Amino acid sequence: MPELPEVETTKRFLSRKIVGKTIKKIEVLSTKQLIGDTKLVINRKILGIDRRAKILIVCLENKIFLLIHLKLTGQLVYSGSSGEREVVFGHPIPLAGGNVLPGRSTRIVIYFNQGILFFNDLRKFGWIKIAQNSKVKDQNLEKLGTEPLSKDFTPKLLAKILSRSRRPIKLVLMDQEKIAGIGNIYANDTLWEAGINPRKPANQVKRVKELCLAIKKVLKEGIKYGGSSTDDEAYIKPDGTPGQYQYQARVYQRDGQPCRQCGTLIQRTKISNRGTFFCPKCQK
DNA sequence: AGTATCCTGGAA
DNA sequence: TTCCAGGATACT
Repeated sequence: MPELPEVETTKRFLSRKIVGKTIKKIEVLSTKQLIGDTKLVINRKILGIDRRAKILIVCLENKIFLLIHLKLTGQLVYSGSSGEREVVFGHPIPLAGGNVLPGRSTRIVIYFNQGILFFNDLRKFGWIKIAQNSKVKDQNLEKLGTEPLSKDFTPKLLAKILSRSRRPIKLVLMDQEKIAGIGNIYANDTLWEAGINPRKPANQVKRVKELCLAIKKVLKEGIKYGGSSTDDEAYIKPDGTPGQYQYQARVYQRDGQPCRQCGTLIQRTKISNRGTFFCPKCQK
């Protein structure tokens, strides 16, 4: 999905709804997006949900895990109003946000003893992997970098990471093997918050302490506002309603609008083919 | 370090 | 008809 704040929002919502419930059935409508043996999870109870970077980790009984990555357009939407049903496609469920499920981009449906979880993904890049005895789990998580909201993520560590690369700072912030969970939205906004130009070579960045604080501040704000929903086919919260961070965005998708600090028009460019937004006056 | 690629659909 | 999109990886 979406990025750390969106996955964290999803994790918190789903934790309240599905922990303690038992998976009764999984319907796979897009075969290549479900990796592993679905039989492993049937009749297993959910013990808890974790997040690592942008990956959601559903922990089941017997050391079975469901790893979920929503990539660009994944959504997890929960409906508690219905129990197990044989044919959900004959019985659309209305949601708070005005959507109806299952929809045209519904790819996987997970039925609990009470409630249904829909995995929607327009572009089909996302996946759900079933891991046993931590094997697949470790494989997917071992290369990830430091969690930016952990206490391990200090200005000192960030300085070390930045000193090792001459790539544009924005790309280093988005490198999951260095810092885990920042994507395009929050990389753009973090750099505005710290007053750093996204093209600045990482090893030339001087305001490291400010950048470290900006990363934590912007990500926490993303979580506080329930993530960013800029397009209704992309991220929405598990209750079907949109997040609110997009209204707080510093620069992301604000090209042509005035900088919140100096009024200069926000510019748009490309770095490594990704849309990049910045204030030419505030970010040097 | 840069580019192509997995997909789909809406906008320009 | 072409371009664009929140991600990540496998290639030159």
